[in-house]
Amino acid sequence: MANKIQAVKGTREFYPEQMALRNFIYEKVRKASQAFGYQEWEAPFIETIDLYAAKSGEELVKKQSFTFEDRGGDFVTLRPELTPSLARMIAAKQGELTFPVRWWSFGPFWRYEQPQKGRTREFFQWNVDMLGVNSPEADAELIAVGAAFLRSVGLSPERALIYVNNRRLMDSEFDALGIVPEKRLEVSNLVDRRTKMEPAKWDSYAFDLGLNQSQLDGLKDILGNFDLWKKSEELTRLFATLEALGVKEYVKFDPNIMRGLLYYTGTVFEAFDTSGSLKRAIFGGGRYDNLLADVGGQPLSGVGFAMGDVVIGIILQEAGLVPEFMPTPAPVLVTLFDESLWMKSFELAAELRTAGLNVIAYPEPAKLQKQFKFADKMKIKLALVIGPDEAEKGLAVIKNLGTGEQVQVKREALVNSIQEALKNA
RNA sequence: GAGCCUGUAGCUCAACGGCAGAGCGCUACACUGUGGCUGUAGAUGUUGUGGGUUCGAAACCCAUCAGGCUCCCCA
Repeated sequence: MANKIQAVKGTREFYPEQMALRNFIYEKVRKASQAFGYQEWEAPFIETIDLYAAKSGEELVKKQSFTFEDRGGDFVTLRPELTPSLARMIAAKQGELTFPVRWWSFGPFWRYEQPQKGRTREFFQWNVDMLGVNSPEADAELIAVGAAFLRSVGLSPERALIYVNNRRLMDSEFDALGIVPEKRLEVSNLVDRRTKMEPAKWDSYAFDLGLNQSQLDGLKDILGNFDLWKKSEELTRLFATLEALGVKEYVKFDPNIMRGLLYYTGTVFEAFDTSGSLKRAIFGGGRYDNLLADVGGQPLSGVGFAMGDVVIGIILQEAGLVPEFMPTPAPVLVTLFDESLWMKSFELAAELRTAGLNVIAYPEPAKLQKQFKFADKMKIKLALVIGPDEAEKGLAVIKNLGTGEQVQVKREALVNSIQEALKNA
């Protein structure tokens, strides 16, 4: 172990079992996206640092992203998020795209952070966005895509919920408390931190920000008022739409949801596991109105969300919702009796593959016992044996490894027999 | 960027200053044309890495790497 070169800190190694989980998530994400007509797309994995510096602030980019100088002396970064790339690509073809644009993507991202449970430096992220429609009904569609995903992986509303709030509603509530617009960001951070801090500390933090006692009391009233959404036309329409879309049971109004991002302007939402060990968000998103203008496009409103693969992967495993891992995609093993019948077995395997079956041929002579043990570990359903007897008579043995039964069949009938046996296996 | 915890066989862990162990897994045999179950036997190792203290270190100290928890951050 001493001289082994280790994987880079925070990177992911996908052994087949983990790869199966990643692909499972990918499949569900693809289905949820496509059910609503979203198109799959992808952006570069490497971008110039300027793309992020413009929006996120240089400090953040330098501290929390993988940034390096390329051979030409340009500073590039492994993408820490997708939205700026999306904004640029949309802006570049703004004149020729058919709006509303509905796009989804699932790819790798990197952030230079301290790895913890649910957080790695390399991760995959599902992004879903709709651009060109600015309405609570469109916001509801995005939430419905997320809810469709949760439902499809077996996370019921008892286990996972999407909490919704609205920035404009909160801003007007802040205004009513006499909190000036310049303080909104700080107060948002304060709200964000409420569940993480002790009440007394939170209070003194609020005073540090310059809030007075009546403003603090008012803020607490707001944050405890789960009927506040009724004052917002946007949220009223949003919830009506969620009901029509059949996902209302997954969504709850929560005035404590703010999201750190500067660019959200209206609806914001975050999904959480309500009973697992992780307190991290499953996915989160919202409406952004100014993103395209920031990269030189015409003003265009959008709504979207993102989900990392790490947190949802842990939740699915803890909830026992990951399908049983199949070690091999081949349900059939052609055993190899001895050296003299080696090529006979390989010919048979090739024949079965031509018929469309996934087949493993044991690669070298070995005791049948060993070959069957291998088949068992790989959870192979059928083992085929061609020994001297079968070879001579033009037969093959099919053994069903689930039931232990085995039959001799003619070579001509083999493909059909296997297909029959696989239906029941 | 800060604090705390952890690192021993392939895996999960024990030994906590005095011979490095167990369970599972692995290999062989029972069963030379057949897996799972059972029984018997066997092999595991630079105790993460580098240094120090000590007659003696897996254990104590320092450094370092990796993982976890918390703070920070969370685009």
